[in-house]
Amino acid sequence: MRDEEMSTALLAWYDRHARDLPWRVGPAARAAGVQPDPYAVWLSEVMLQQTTVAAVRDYFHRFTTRWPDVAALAGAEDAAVMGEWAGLGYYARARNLLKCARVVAGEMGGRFPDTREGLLALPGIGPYTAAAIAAIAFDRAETVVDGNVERVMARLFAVQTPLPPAKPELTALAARLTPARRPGDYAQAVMDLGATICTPKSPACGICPLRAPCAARQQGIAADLPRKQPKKPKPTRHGIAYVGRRADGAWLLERRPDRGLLGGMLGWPGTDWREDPPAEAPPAAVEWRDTGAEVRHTFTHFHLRLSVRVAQLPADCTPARGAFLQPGDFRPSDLPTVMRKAFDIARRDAGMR
DNA sequence: CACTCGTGGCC
DNA sequence: TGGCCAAGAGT
Repeated sequence: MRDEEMSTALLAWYDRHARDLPWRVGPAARAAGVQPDPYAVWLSEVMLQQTTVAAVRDYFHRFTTRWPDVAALAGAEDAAVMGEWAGLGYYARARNLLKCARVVAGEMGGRFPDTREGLLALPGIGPYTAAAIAAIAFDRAETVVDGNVERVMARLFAVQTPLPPAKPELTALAARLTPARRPGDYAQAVMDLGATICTPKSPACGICPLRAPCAARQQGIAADLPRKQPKKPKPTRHGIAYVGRRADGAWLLERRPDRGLLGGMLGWPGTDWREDPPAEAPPAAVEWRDTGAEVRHTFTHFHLRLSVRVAQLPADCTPARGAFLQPGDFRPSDLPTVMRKAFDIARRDAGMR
């Protein structure tokens, strides 16, 4: 089967099976002349970086409700955006999202660049996202290569080279298939195929529109591709978090520095997280109670066991670290998940009720 | 190029 | 339970 026949088969499949997603202009509407909103495409693509559709849905709805366009987002407070992003992970995305919105609103008249090169120059927009926005929002014939596309190409052409070294090879194969017509629909079609049919485990080859030409299926090795280089084991780190509440109900919190883990997010004062046992580092000179419970949380490259200490703080407390926030000034949902877990432990503790 | 950077679901 | 995995980018 020729390349063009494969992309045509994929588009035909997409016409019948495209998922209905909140940020998507489906094939029928697009054929009728409906143009996607570049703001919605950009926002969804950034949220979808290394993140599942299921996890993104509610966040996308809350963001677009609160900030309907790029100018509104550009005018938002940093803390508001970080709080709304809390729980979605990879917080550099939120910091770069805001940077990007301010560049687009401030220097580009509120209009996103309509080329891959122009988009690539913006914060938080890399090779994948630049191509995706150019293709989906502006219908440019750019080749979109994400994890789905890598998997589909590796199987379709039975590429045995492991990732990440196989990346250039898979990108070249994906470029071969990218059609000049309907590149926006095509980009979403390949990714939908990877997300729903050509899945990582137990792919549904029986109902795949590309089952005939798929080399991996012919060889019976579809589920084994793409090959991947072995990963390093995750070490376990330890730390202590201090959840303090003042007599008037205010919580002792601190804003983490913009760089590094959980950068820019709200959190409980505490120790560094290292593989060695932590030494106590209380943020206020009072008696802290050990809840006896610890948060178990796994980050991308290490496991964390976080002991939780609690204390009732006096009205005249002057903490060495952090600042007091009234309950009305922060929502538990403003916390990244690991910090919300610590909060949940503290709230269940007898000494805090 | 290798490493950092979250989280939830799944088996 | 623990490793794997998801529409990657920045350094």
